[in-house]
Amino acid sequence: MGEYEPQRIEAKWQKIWEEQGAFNADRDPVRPKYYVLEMLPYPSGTLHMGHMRNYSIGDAVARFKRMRGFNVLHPIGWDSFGLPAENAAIKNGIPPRQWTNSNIQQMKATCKRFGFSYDWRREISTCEPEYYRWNQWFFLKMLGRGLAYRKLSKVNWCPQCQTVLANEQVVDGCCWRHETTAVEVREIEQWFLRITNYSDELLADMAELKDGWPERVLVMQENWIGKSRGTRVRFAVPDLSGIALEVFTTRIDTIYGVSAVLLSPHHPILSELVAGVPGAGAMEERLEAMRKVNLRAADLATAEKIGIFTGRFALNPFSGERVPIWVANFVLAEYGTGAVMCVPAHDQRDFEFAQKYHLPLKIVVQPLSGSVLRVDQMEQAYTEYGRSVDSGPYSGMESAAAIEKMTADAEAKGFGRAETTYRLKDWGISRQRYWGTPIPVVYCKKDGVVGVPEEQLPVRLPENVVLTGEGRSPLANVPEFLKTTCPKCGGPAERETDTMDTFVDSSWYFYRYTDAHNDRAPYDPSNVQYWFPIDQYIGGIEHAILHLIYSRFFAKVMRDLGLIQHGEPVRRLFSQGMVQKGGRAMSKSHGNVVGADEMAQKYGCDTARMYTLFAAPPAKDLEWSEDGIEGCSRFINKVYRLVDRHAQNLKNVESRLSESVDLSQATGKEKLLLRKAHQTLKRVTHDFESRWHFNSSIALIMEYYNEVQAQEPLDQGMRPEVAKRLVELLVLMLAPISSHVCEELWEMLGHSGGLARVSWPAFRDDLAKEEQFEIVIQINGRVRGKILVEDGLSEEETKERALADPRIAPLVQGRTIVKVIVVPRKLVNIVLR
RNA sequence: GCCCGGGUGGCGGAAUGGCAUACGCAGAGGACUUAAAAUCCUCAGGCCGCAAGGCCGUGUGGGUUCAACUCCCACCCCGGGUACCA
Repeated sequence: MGEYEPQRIEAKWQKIWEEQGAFNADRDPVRPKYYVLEMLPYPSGTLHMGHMRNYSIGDAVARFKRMRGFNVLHPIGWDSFGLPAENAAIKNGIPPRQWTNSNIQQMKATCKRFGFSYDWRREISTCEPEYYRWNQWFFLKMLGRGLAYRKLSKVNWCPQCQTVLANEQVVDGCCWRHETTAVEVREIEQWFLRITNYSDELLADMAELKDGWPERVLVMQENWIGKSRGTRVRFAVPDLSGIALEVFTTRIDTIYGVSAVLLSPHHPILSELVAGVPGAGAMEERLEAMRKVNLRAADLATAEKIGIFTGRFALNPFSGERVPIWVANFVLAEYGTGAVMCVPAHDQRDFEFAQKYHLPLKIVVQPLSGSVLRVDQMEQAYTEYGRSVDSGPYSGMESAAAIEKMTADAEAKGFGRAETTYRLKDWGISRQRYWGTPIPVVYCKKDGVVGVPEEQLPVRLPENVVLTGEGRSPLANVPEFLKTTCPKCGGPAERETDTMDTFVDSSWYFYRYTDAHNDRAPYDPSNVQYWFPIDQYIGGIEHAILHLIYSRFFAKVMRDLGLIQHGEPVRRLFSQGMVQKGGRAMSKSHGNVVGADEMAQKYGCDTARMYTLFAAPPAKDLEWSEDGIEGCSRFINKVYRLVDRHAQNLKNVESRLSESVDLSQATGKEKLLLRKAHQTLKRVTHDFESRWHFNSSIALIMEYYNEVQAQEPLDQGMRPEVAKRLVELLVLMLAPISSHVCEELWEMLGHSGGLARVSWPAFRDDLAKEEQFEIVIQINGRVRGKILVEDGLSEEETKERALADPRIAPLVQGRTIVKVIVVPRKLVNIVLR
């Protein structure tokens, strides 16, 4: 009799897997491919249970799919450029590369300690020149196509990080990494990628993702792109010749209801507009105060509307009406034209604004049906489509038609035009940082901005750079990097000293896995052709916008470069819930990590992995607690002892697939357990295939075990080959989850060659079928009894037996049966009056 | 504000409109042991009752239905997202 020794077993099988190259995946013309991927980690130094949950889900799926006969690609790598390495260097004087690589070493050891079934030959690290040269290569391709460009632009500057932030890295006006540090605005020459060229396509192609991606991710991306069709209309300012205000509206049909023109407090024309107006000085002060207010997103929507009358008027180009020009705090400078028309009757914000400042309310759209709107009865704006009224020649038209006609007329008369606006902005990728991909460009006095020729790639990041964390890009202080010659004229030139946003690295890394060591191209397209798209991508919801929209953009650029044929890299996406500790996402920066190594040491990785799957459904957030992990540990122990108990007797027994069991010869005990086994198999298979409720799968397998346990001794009243198969089924169903111990148990049962070559057991309907059912008898919906009936009993007969039941009959006696509902195999409900 | 999740025992959680609380944790009792650990068995939503049994019970209030954790309406609370986008 042996003892379950997780540490010994886990080390043993990890070694065997490695020696066998058990998880190496190569192109295979026979088996169907399956590409399953977890988002690559940043090498912060510690893999915690949040990571482990992500990888445990992915690994269970990878192993299951292998057992289902797929050629599974399951790779891992390191997102190894980025700020923390540089900060560590500034703080402790350790070179970023050294810090990063030692972290990778540690985390890789932890990964191996958990036995994830990765093809380690394909490991990548984005900070290596072998990888980042292809970032530079892609950049140059985009430069050549005008998709990368430089512009002087306002940027978000975090005074803490001392660097530029992407729009996406600004959260509620503060830095995403320093939640209390307000972001400042600066103007610098920056490199941008023209993601907006793909706005429409990024939006349209979401239709392809509808079945495989979580709804909320698609909604978030849709909002992020923020497409809006409308009309740009010019309002002349009669007192100031040469000045006109342009507004953007999606409801040009309401323009006869305009009560004012509203400007953003940041509108560039403001100072010109208010110059010369009495009280301009005081007004400027109030405007400045309005500009300074910085609200959190949640408060924005409920914030009080504040306006300042400019003293100027504008002319409604349709009606000729003179309307006041106001500045309003709720008008956004960055969106549309920074100015809107105020239509109190048909926009809720305008309604509230008009009420406060007593601007007139004019109804110009009436509902197509229902009660007619009246000015003195309106309590909120009517924002639906309807029929135009009091709108000059457009009165009587339905809204959609009015919008079309009025836009066309505005265009014809030269004071407006149709316009589609987007919220999505081009992607600023310049970072004034050291630890990133150098942007492969030189500046020559004679030739200007020159891309580094492809054959000179990679532009290597110089080592041994002293990092201080001050101001500009550290690379500007490295003369041997900075000074170079112009590739065109050979004259003296300087290199670009900014590096790329690390989101560039992660925008295409999953293509590199298909051909990780190619030194002539980012990848061989034929490899991508074979492995793509990614069948299943698994990661945190926090990447719903940034990473996942940038990767989609990169795929489209690659397609336009002729490198790939598809436009969408990810077929199915799964967003697992966060692992939290103390109510916050587990992360090193929050200082609340539970180390994965510690768990493996304490319980073994099979237990730790099972527990991360058992503690909650994968999509749900999980507050980490060790309470309960003992249960998984105990369960694995029990399974081990069960197998151990019977291994001697069973290991030489010819393994009879349950698929070939002859039911007619089966004993009662055999039937009972085969039934339970196949009922479990059916549901567990379904969970793996589509539902991913691994917590329920594990519970079901536990139930199955309990049933087997209850039927001990298994060597009585049961043929050995059936007993063996029943135990095997238990092991096989657990194999994707707690793989090491299952390998060991499989071996103990007399098998060689490992589980990697074993197929997932086939489900057999006739074995799972119940012969008898317990029927619940209800009276008026309350349970009053139970009877056992054989399958196939007619409804009529079931009803008879229910009514005849000795517990039921007296209750029914003397009362009127209104009706009897019979649900086959489930219940009988007798409705009495 | 709006959008998306969610609210079930002491805890994590389970349940295609059909026995609410599976599975596990923690707990109580028992067996084994000199003892402890481990293991095994039993109990376990609340209230009333010696018991048989009854009543109540899935955030709150309504509704649909023979039957509602599940569907519909209104509301409360928690979490996440967010764009006052004209």
